Amino acid sequence: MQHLRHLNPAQRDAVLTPSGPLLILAGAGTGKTRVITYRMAELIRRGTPAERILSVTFTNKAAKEMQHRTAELLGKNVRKKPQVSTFHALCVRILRQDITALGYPANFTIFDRGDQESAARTALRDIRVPETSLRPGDLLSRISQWKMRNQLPPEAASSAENDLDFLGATAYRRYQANLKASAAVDFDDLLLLTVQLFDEHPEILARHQARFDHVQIDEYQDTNGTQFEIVEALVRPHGNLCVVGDDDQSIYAWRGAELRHILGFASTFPGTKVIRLEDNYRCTDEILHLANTLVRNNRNRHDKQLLPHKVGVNSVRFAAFADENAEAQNVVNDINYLVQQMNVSPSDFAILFRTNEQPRVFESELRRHRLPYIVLGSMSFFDRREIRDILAYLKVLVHREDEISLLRIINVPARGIGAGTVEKIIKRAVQNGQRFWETIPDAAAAGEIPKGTLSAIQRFQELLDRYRQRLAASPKNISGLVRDLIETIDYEGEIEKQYKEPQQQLLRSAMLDELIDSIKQYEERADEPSLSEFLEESALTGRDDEDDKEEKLSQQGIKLMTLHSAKGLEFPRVYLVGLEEGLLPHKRSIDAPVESIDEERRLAYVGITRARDYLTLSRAASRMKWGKRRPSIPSRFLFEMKGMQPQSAEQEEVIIEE
DNA sequence: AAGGAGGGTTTTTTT
DNA sequence: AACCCTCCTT
Repeated sequence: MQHLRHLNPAQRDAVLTPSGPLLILAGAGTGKTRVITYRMAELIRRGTPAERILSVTFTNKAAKEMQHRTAELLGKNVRKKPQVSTFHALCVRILRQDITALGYPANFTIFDRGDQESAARTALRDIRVPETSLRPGDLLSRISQWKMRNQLPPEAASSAENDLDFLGATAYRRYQANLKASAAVDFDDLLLLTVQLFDEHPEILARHQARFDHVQIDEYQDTNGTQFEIVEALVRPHGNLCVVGDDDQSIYAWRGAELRHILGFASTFPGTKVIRLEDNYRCTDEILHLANTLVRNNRNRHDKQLLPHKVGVNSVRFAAFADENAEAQNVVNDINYLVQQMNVSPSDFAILFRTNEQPRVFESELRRHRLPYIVLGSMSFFDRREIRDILAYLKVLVHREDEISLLRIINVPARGIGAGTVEKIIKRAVQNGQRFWETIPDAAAAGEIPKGTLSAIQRFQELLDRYRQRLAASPKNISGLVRDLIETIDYEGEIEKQYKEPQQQLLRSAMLDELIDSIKQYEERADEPSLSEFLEESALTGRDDEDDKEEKLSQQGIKLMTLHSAKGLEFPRVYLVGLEEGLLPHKRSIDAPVESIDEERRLAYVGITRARDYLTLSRAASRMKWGKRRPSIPSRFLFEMKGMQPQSAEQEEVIIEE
């Protein structure tokens, strides 16, 4: 019990409650990650085999960290690694085993966000809905909401309240059918299909229930309906479920997260023991006071009293600048001064923002000062057109049925298969209920395909076959295959055509090198490298965090990230920027129902409580938007925070004109 | 079919 | 400002 001595009584209580339903209500900075890690280690120490405990975290990064720290706590006592995974990774493992029971092939593809968008576009086109009446993005979010409520297309159609909903439900059906035909599942399907599997096949559920004696879930406030159902099903036999969360930090409602799961946990699971962690060891009293003042404006929450354990002097600053450039310059100057003159480590700093468009200015300022920085969680890498194109090739190689990816690359780089022909083939395929490739002979016979195009199609098919054979012959040499593929299709030539500026060209082909690098890293890391596993990994993690390299880098740089990706992290010095109406709270939430503002407020709360010692809240008086400069109004949250300390806030505010 | 010009649209957050 | 779509010319 030596290791528990620096826990407070509440924390120790949480760690030492081994069974039954347990709800740990843990405010920001109360060490909840530590508690849940210790708890897992303690369970193992008391004799539960590591592999019989399932810990679910919110991100892959958190999973890795927890696995690492548990192993550290246990020392050499345990051979098996503790099971830690995200919901999505957990579901992938379950589905790879058992999805055939639902009529999907076991080697299904996982569609990432970009694939989903193409699929949505295709579905709309198939049912002849113009994108002007329903955008693919809007369709996707509707579909996601339906799926998170476990509603299938027919139900969705019958519960539709207006024409647009009905249209959406029809498109949903088409989208789902297309995905299934492509042997593909999207992110929500991973969860939804697992729920369906458990519902329809009790014997399969029983098998998975039998694998675990204990289940723990971190960040429980962000659980959505399907995730809840999966957990509830898994712990049904024993009720050994421990959840940790903070209702004030729920920031994923738009992804289906529902506060009622954490607020109603004790009534859902009778006999729940509730433990509150209210000692904040992270923030100074000033920072914590500011956060509490702000979040108190929310109504639907557990009122809690977070106790500070640190005293700060002038640890909070407010600043306003003329525009976003001045904001970036001043923030970076400030950091630069502290790094250069006061010897503060760059890794002490984080710049937090609401939207992904904001960091650009900061990046260029940081580069100008030659300060090391890292942009976290920007999905920029796998989101780049080049990367997506090549990945689409790879997906087509592995999954012949994946027509979404096929259509993306069938004429990229241009090879004489024009849009007109492709459209004709698709139309025919949809009419006859055939697959794309099956339709081609018919379409050719009907004279729909010009001779030149037909031979181009044949050449393309031969290319794919050649690479498929090669993949079958040497499945482990993925990086070599990709390099040759890029060469064969002359993607470099495509880049030169597409981008006129040499700098752009260089940048874009560097992306290709990076892709090959990340594949090489995967090859080294994996026990049994395979292209399909690489694709699965890159879909699930978005980007491939090269473990050590990235970690080392992240130790010595200034971190830039969105408020969403800052969840669960902490930094000695935080700059929360862009506190303006329309940005934080975001315009879309201002236009939406009132509760959305509460979520934006929680987002601001999360941002504030990331700061250990110093916090700077800044805004710009004007901002470029859509190529035009527009005035920005200070965020309502600033007034809410200052409501408690107006005079000091006013005094500290400085407007710096350019 | 390809490439370029011009016009319209866009920015929430992510496993 | 950056991107995508459409239309036009080659």
